[in-house]
Amino acid sequence: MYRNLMYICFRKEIALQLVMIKNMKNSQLYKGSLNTIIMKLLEENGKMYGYEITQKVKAITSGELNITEGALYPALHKLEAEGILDVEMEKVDNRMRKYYKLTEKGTTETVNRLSELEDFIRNMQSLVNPSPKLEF
Amino acid sequence: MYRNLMYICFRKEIALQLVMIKNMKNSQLYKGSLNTIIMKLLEENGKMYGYEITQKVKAITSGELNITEGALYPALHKLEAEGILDVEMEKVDNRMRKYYKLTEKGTTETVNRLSELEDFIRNMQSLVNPSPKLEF
DNA sequence: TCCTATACATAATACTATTAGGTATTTAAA
DNA sequence: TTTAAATACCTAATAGTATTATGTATAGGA
Repeated sequence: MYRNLMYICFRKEIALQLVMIKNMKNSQLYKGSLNTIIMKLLEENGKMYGYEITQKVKAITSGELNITEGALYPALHKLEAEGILDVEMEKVDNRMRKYYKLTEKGTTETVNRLSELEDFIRNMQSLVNPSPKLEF
Repeated sequence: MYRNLMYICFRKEIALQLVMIKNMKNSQLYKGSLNTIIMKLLEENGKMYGYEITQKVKAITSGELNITEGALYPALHKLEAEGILDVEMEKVDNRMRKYYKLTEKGTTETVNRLSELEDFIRNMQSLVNPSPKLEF
């Protein structure tokens, strides 16, 4: 019964597509949180390069959140233009890397963003879980 | 010293504007969560009308989240077009109200959305708070 | 050899939300 | 009593972000 489906699924292209669908399922909710994620990771790790950020996020969220490059790079450029990030080029293994780190302004701004994120999460939990069960 | 500022602030228009600024601070993060919020509120309250939803959200979030009408009404119309919501007109005090409620499909879909929201919140907390303090 | 992974980037498109209007009734305040 | 605010719906122009689909280029494994 499911042989044909199994066979089809094992074909690389379709398997990859299934992985994409799985990972993309809740992308809508992540809209607007990219900058906060980038800034928090940089606050924690000092300096990071773009590709590293995508991999780190994927690892932390067990593959559930995949930052697309089309979103990441423009976001990094914009944060740099706003004076939130500083950039520093480095050549590793003949490949170019652009390391980003928080400026002083960026560090201050990160504190604000994180407190906003806490408010956001608290509010969303209030909306979704209106009568929290108290546990003793 | 602050007399002039106080005077200015007590002028209605500017006072209102200051409230707006306070409430708008973290709007970026809420992008993408509107549909989930609407669906959850309807799941909980059976049926609601648009204006009621904005007031309910404002109340639950202590005024921190104000759903704009330009976002709410198009969202409701779209959910209706997708078969997630049913609509029912009612005239109260000579004013028209459009009550929305979840369809069967909408109820099923709400379960999915809420589990996606839980994943989202969990992932965001992992990103922001990488080493959670265990409390016993 | 060819595909995957690494590492950057951008252009076209889609989607969502904000801003800023509009209509109309009821109620509270000045 | 006139005015403003609250209630209740709506949409169009604009802004902003993300997805999708490309492109370039090097390194390494099947």
